[in-house]
Amino acid sequence: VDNATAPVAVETVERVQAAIGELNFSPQAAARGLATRRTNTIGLIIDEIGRDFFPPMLRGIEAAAQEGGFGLLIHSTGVGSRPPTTPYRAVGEHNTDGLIVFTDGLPDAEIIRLHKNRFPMVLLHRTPPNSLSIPHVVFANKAGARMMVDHLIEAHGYKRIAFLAGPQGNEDSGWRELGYREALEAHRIPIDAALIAAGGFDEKIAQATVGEWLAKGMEVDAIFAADDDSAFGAIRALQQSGKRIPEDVAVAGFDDILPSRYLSTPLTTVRAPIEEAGYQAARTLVQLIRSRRAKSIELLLPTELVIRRSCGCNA
Amino acid sequence: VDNATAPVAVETVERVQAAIGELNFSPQAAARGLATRRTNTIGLIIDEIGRDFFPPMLRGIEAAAQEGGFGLLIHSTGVGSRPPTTPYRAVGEHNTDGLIVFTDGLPDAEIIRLHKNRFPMVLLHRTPPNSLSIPHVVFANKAGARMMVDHLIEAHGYKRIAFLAGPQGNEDSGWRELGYREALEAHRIPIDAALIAAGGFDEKIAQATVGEWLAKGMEVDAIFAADDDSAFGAIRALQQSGKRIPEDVAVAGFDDILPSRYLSTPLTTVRAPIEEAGYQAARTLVQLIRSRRAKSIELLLPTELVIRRSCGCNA
DNA sequence: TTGAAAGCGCTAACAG
DNA sequence: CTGTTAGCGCTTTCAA
Repeated sequence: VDNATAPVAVETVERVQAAIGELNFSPQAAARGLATRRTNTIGLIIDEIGRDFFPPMLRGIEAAAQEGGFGLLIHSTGVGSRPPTTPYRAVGEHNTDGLIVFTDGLPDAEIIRLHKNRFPMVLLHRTPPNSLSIPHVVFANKAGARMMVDHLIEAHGYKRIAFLAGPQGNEDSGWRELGYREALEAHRIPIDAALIAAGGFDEKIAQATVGEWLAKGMEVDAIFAADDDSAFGAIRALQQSGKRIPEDVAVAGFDDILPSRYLSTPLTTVRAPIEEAGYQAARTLVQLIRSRRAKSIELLLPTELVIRRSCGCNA
Repeated sequence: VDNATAPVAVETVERVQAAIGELNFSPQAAARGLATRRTNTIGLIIDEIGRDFFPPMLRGIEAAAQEGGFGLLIHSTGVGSRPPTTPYRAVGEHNTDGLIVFTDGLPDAEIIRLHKNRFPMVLLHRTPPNSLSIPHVVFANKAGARMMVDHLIEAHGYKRIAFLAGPQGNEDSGWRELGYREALEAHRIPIDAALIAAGGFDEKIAQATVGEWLAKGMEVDAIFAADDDSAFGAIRALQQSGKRIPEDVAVAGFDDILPSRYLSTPLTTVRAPIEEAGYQAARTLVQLIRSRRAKSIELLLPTELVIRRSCGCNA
């Protein structure tokens, strides 16, 4: 970060540098911010700090922010937060030069308001409300789910495939469910509503759901969970009922978080480039702040099938 | 965040609030910061964004920051960062009202410099250099390790107990090793230097180390890893050599991160209150910023033995 | 090319 | 108790 407005005598530069070192000087961000109307900080708004998903995402964001010379201000609006003092306003407009909004970290109305004010913003793992042209980065969720369910059907001949959905209204989960449905339809397998239930992107919730299925004797060939965490829950419920994986019931997930490969029966899943998504989001935001315009509105990052043992393959 | 310098007519308040809503006004942090010389932001400096340890820690820090009305600026100095442009200066003095320094996120010299400038700072999981009186929060590492090794010896009769140390110079690891040594001495078991090696707080490193031990036929009753991640590595290496846990070799860890209880052989470990430590650090920092003085310099958080199966107990 | 001066938007200290 | 003013530390503009 160099001012370098004009050429200066070398000697002058040296004297100034020496003085800086001696006096232990560093410019005051507030004053600079007031004068330039830029804070050199980007904000990340997230609903909740997750366990396995969050660290790689943050790594990616941090890397791009640092590369761009920006600081990173984090604000989590999660349950248990303080009263409704419009908390995100603090991290919004006048505190940062732009915002990364993770999934449902911000209400639609607030996103719309910020966009109307032309405030730089990139959405991560969600699309803009009202089809506004706000840059966003998302996974190829539908394609990934489609590949997975195709595999379950074609390679293993499973017919009764259950789907453990994510939280209500979650977009990632919605697309994954659509891929699941399309795969079944493409193979002329009727969709059984009883085979679709809530997994909540959460191990405990998924475990409870699958536990109920088992209790009422539901027959399933395979369970496709909307994310790896809920796949873990499914596995746990299955094991508690003495079912073997994949011999009795196959299981597949989505995300490929780190623990997945280390399960006693390694999890077949769809790999999502979590860190890359964070990196691209922050990179896009930095460009947006600098040039006031984004190269592209939607960044759709590819997903990849990761075949391990839990689906019935030996690999 | 209310100005409330003086009582005002209710009607006036309402009109102002209405105007704020309509004009979509929010105060500009930079100007306020310049005038008040406070940023209402605290900084977290961390060397690397870890996988299982980081999220709970951040949750705790965020909670306390929000409670105190502070924003949170995160800066990770990790490998792969940009050139040495004294990067932390940016997150330091003039950008934040105070800093939480996680382990080795900042060089000693920089900590000393900041402390000389009377800059509010709390150290997390390290003690101050030169015994400066900088508030810090740490785990009861030595006590926890001592309890664990005592258990290994007294409950199971293990004699040849190996220790997988953390990274060079890491304080947590140092204390844990001391607890290990004291437990052996207390039971008159000679310390064998060959039984102490690097685990690096890292699964891969630990796996390699234990792999070498096994390759050269070293005999061990139990392995006490300085953290759970390295315990996982030990387990992996043991399994690859066909050793059973705990029948052939017992394993114990430290931290009790989430995956530990879910291993096929659940891990016996020492529980460290990770989130609580983050919370207390941020809380202390907020108090320090507000009152310019801390209630206490050292916050030593208790650790607790968590007995599961990997040590040889049935629990 | 360099130096002086104005002003960013807010708060604090003041006078009315 | 209310309204006015000076000034926080930088950048930018303009004059010398």
